[in-house]
Amino acid sequence: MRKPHPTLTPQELAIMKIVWRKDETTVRDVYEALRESRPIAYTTVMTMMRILQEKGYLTKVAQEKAHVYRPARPRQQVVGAMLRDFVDRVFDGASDALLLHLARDNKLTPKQKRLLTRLLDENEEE
Amino acid sequence: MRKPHPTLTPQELAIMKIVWRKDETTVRDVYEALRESRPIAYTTVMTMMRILQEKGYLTKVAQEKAHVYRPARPRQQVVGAMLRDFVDRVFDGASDALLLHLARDNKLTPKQKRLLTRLLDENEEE
DNA sequence: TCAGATCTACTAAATACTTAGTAACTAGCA
DNA sequence: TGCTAGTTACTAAGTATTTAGTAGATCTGA
Repeated sequence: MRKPHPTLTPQELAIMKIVWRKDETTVRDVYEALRESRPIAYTTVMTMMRILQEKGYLTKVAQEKAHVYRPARPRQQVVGAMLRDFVDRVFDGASDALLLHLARDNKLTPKQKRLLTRLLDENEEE
Repeated sequence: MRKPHPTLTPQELAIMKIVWRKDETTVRDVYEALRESRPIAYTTVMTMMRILQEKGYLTKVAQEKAHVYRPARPRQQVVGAMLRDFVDRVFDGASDALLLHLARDNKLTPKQKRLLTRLLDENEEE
């Protein structure tokens, strides 16, 4: 059993996103979904899914044909943990700093940007 | 020359954060700053700073005593790129989804949360 | 039945990231 | 002068992540 990692690695996340979308999948399902964007071997997907299962992100049930995998944790929870890790690592835990970046250079509407700015201003007042 | 990586790795970021804070540093400066939080070898810091220089994140100037390093790119720019990469990778580019997470489970004040929620609501109306 | 397709467990290995050792050079000082 | 501390370039290697091959089991259809 692998030591549980706080966040998903990029490739692990790519697979989990597919599993969360379909909720119930086989290796083949994921393999084909990944193939749409890049070349990858079937056994590579297998290995990754085994690791995800060992890490506690997937549950595996042996079926007649292929094993069926399901997410062991909800997307919200896992992605939330990743976000927290990112904010801690990059912004030293300051969500404000992250919001400031979003307010500046991302694809928000002007109205959204105004609201965000106001939100940040109000924070400074306190 | 290493192939330039789109974002900084965790340890590279830890070093860059120190360099950005001091603006002008030596290996020793960074070494001592890192030491405050964890044990690390002087030469490890050297290696990382050499890599960061090769990747174009640091400029190096040979001085009388120790070489002086300066950030080659502003913090805003680099951190902004990391944020974009994260949003793309985790939220498929949807900043909204990120904001929703922040509105829910982060350390914002209730007032900020209300504003964020309103911001997201307004987006849905459009 | 049995050949081909599919699937699995196990294993191997490439790549990326992180850590650190060694040898050599230099400045300052006893 | 020659020792010591500090520095550097170069090199080695450990750990994490990603990719994929092999052998064998099982299922399916001719």
